[in-house]
This record gives sequence, C-alpha cells and structure tokens, in this order.
Amino acid sequence: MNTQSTRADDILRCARALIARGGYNSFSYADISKVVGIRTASIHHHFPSKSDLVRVLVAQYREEASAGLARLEQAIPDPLDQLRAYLGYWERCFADMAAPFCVCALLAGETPVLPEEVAVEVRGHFRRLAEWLTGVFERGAAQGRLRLSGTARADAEMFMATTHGAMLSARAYGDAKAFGAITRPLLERIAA
Amino acid sequence: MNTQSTRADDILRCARALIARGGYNSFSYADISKVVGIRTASIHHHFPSKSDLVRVLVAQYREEASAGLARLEQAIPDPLDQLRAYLGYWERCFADMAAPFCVCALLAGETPVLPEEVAVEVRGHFRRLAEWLTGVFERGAAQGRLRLSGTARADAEMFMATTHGAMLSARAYGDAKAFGAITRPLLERIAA
DNA sequence: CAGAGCCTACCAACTAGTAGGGAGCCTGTC
DNA sequence: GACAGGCTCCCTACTAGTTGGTAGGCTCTG
Repeated sequence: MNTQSTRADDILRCARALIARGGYNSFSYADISKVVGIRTASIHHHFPSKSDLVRVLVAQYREEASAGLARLEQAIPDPLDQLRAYLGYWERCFADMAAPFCVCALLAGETPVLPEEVAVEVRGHFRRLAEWLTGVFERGAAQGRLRLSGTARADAEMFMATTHGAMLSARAYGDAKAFGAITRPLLERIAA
Repeated sequence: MNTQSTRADDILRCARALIARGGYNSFSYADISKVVGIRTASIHHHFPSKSDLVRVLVAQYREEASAGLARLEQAIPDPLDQLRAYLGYWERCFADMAAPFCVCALLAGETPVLPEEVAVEVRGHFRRLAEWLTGVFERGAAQGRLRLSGTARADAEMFMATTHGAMLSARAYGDAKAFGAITRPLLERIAA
C-alpha cells in the first residue's frame, strides 16, 4: 500500500478530469496548478514531462478499468447482465457529469498527435476491453443468453465501437440521455 | 461560382487536415502558415479568429457531406447499397490516409472545450447525418431490404454511433483495416 | 482612389520545462 | 540524545518557444 503523499494522486485525478473534457492538448500544467493549489514547477517534480503524466494517468485508468471489470464479473454471473452493468456504469457517469467520457476513447481520436508512449497505453486499453467483451459474448452465446450475429470477437468489437460512438453522440447533441437512448436498444438486440 | 482567391480555400483545406489529426487544440495558425506558405497575420485577414476559421470549416464540411449524401442517394437506389456506399467512402478515406477521420466526430469529443459556435455546427452535422440515416432505414424497412431491430430512428443513431466508434478503434489499434472489420459485419446484420 | 491581399513588426499571455534553494523529515552514527 | 547527511516536497525565479491576435504599411488590381 502506498499511503504516500496524496499530491501525485490529486494531480492525476485533476488531469484526468481535464483530459476527459477535451483531450491531450486542451489542458496545461497551469490548469492543474490552479485546481490542486500547487505551482507548475512542483507538478514537474512529480511528473517530469506532460507525456509522463498522461502515460501514468492512462496506465492507472487501465488498472482501475481492469479491476472494475473483474469485480463486475465476480458480482454478476449472467453475461447479458454484465453488459447491462457495464453500460449502466457509463450511463451513471454521464448523468452525474462526474467523468462524462472514457479518457481512452477521447485520446484514441487524437492518436496521430499523441506521444507514442501514451498511444501505446490507449491501444492497450482498447485491446483489454475488446478481450473482456469477447469473453462475455462467448459465454453469453454458450449459455444461450446472447444472440451472436458474427463471431464473438466481431460482436465484441462492434459493441465497443457503438458504446464509444454513443459517447460522441451524447457530447455532440449536448444531451447525456442520448447515451442511454443509443445503448439500450443495443442490449435489446443482442439479448437472446 | 466563386473562383475568387484560392487562398482561403487552401487555408481551410489545410486546417481540415490538421484538425482531422488531433482536433481543435492540436493545431495553430503557425502550422497552417508553414504548409500554405503564408504568414500567420495573413491568415487572420481571411479568418479573424481561430473559432471563425473552424466554424467556417465545419460549415463547409457539412455542406460537402450533405451534397455527398444527396449525390449518393441519387446514384444508388437501394437503401442497403446506400449504407454500403457510405461506409465504403470512409473505408477508402482510411485506406488512402487522405482524410482518415470525420472532422465532426473528432470535434464532438472535444465539445466541452469548443467555442459555442463550433459546437453548434458539429451538432448540426450529427443531426443531419442521423436524419439521412433514419430515412434510409425507413425506406429500407418499407422495401423489405433492411431488418429493423427498433425504430428507424433508433437504428440510425446506433448505426452512426458504431461508425464513429469504429473510427476511434481504427485509430487506437493503429490499423486502418479495423474500420472495415467492424462495419462490414454491421451491414450484414441489418441486411434482410 | 478603394479595397483586397499580403507583408513586417509587434504584443501579451501562455506553453512545457529548468535551476536552485529552503523547510521538514527520516536514518544512521557517534 | 545530538547531529549530520540525504531525501522528499515545494517554492521562487527564470527560460525559450509558441499561442492567437493587432497595427500599420506596401503592392497590385478594378
């Protein structure tokens, strides 16, 4: 357990919220400085460069997501309910305005202008999520709970794409409810 | 026809390519200056502020998209083929690396940090595209060419979200073929 | 002459990042 | 117990380069 200074965590939490608003190039150390109450030079002490900060941030995000999926899988046995819970999580995020976007989905769009190290982490998140979803679809099909329209892998990729696209639509429409409006029919369609 | 100075068009074309790489905050007047061969001050002569430039850029993008959809609709009678052609267009864009992302999809993610006027244009594009797709799904269902899983509107929104999400996945994976891999099964699923 | 288009020369604010110093705290040693 | 050394964290002060944007002047054209 690292009970050590919460400052680095404060910085990461703040940076994550800022990135979720507009991506890599839409925030600066000065923005973090104002929120966390620390000088920009002190942020450099914790994270020497911006790419370091964002790489660590995304790596931590991936760990949390992975842990969350594992917890979800343990708590909920039914594959369809697992998908429902996954989408429900994001629906609640949008409703709360807490973290109204997947950091990795946003960064994925900016890939060409991202530091390579960050792009690698983002790719890792997409792979991990796609793998988890593939597993869910495989088990769902085997148990007769989900109706596959192609391979489990293909359905998983499509599910992920629709989810991310629904986040974009919600932002474009300026309407948090749009996310649920798009993803709920998605669930109905794949339910056996 | 406005045969007038191609400079403004050069600037718009260049800015569009730059935005398609990483969004609103990832390019500057200096970047355009280097490519177009003009001083940044001269860009301000054509577009007083950055938000002006991007607003006009997105408005022009919307017009082209609208015209493209109208042309597509005239040339191709079958609704399923229309969707095929729409996705084919983007697949070719990705393959060429010409314009490997929908400008509006990328900007949609950045909505919270976008100038209001730009966000309005982006929203307009999403509305227009969703409306067109809704029409295609309605006609497809009426002609027995497409299988709806919900209302035409809901299916259209889902189709659009999946398309945009597939763009994100292609970028995240660093693999242009991923777009086709995700969207082709999508077509098969909705074909009657 | 008027205006369009482009220039040079600015500007203030902001960008990520560096240098160096001071306060506090742990740790080892006499 | 004292005290030196080193380490962590944060500070002020600074840098060079970039940001979007302005002022004013030149040239070419209708």
